[in-house]
Amino acid sequence: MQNRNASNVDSLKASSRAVLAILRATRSPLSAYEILEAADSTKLKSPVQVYRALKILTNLTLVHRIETLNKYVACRCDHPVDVQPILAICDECGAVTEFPNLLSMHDGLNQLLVQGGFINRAINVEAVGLCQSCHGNRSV
Amino acid sequence: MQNRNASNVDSLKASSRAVLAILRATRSPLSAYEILEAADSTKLKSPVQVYRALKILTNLTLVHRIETLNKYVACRCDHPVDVQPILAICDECGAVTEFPNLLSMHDGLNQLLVQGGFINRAINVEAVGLCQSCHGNRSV
DNA sequence: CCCAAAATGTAATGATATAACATATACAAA
DNA sequence: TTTGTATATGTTATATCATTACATTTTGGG
Repeated sequence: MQNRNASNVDSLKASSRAVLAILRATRSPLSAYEILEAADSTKLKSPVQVYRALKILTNLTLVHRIETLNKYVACRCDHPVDVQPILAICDECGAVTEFPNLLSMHDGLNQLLVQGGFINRAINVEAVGLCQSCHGNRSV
Repeated sequence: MQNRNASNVDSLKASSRAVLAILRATRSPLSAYEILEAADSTKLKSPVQVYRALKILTNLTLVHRIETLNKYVACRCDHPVDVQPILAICDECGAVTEFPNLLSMHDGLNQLLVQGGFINRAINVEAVGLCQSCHGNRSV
């Protein structure tokens, strides 16, 4: 089972490293165009460069695409590349929390699909609601 | 717990009924613009009308939005409006299968999120892979 | 060195979705 | 009935997200 490690990052091209650095600097998901705006213009000059870098980074699961927002976040948890985490998106602050500890959940979903005759290749799970700190602040 | 029934459909506006009819006529998800093309041009004339109808229909869960495709399908299963089905999208034929029988799965996901301090409002689960008929055809 | 393949740069375009504002309709209060 | 207000609908323009097409550069084998 493949895993991400420092050498993955070291071997990245400059454009991918630039995109990853920008995403790692924030807890909120960014659109490709927001990444482009945030970038040093000598490194990233056009949308297609950003999208190419995002493709490389998402394949390595160093970055996750948030399908419900059409935005991207740096991965902050440690998980094998073939098990996508659950992404929990806060309605209030926009922060994304990853829930990687779900082999059993993953297996359960997979089993359900198999029972229905569906051969699963990948599962995307996204939740929206209130993150711990936003929920905490409300009840104070 | 609210549920969908015929009266929901009867009370729809003409534009929503038109969009729903188009989606019900196909097993594959359609984009808003594909719906517009398929429509009688006396009923639907611009993207915004389609998007307004889709908003009404998705709120009633008579239609599901496929986040990973930015497309829409008519709901073909019976479920309460507050429990979204798992959507399984076939890589080969594009058909979407709904898996509604997952209160336990839903509860499990919810519990996992709660344990992490996240108060969940909605969960979107989408799987990609091979549907029963496409998988069956391959092994023949 | 030379060639082919892969990567990168650049411009244009395609695809998805919403904003802004005008017009129309419904319906209650005066 | 008229007026006011809220809601719905129509229309145009524009914002937002992503890819295509193609030129140029870089890389690495022979």
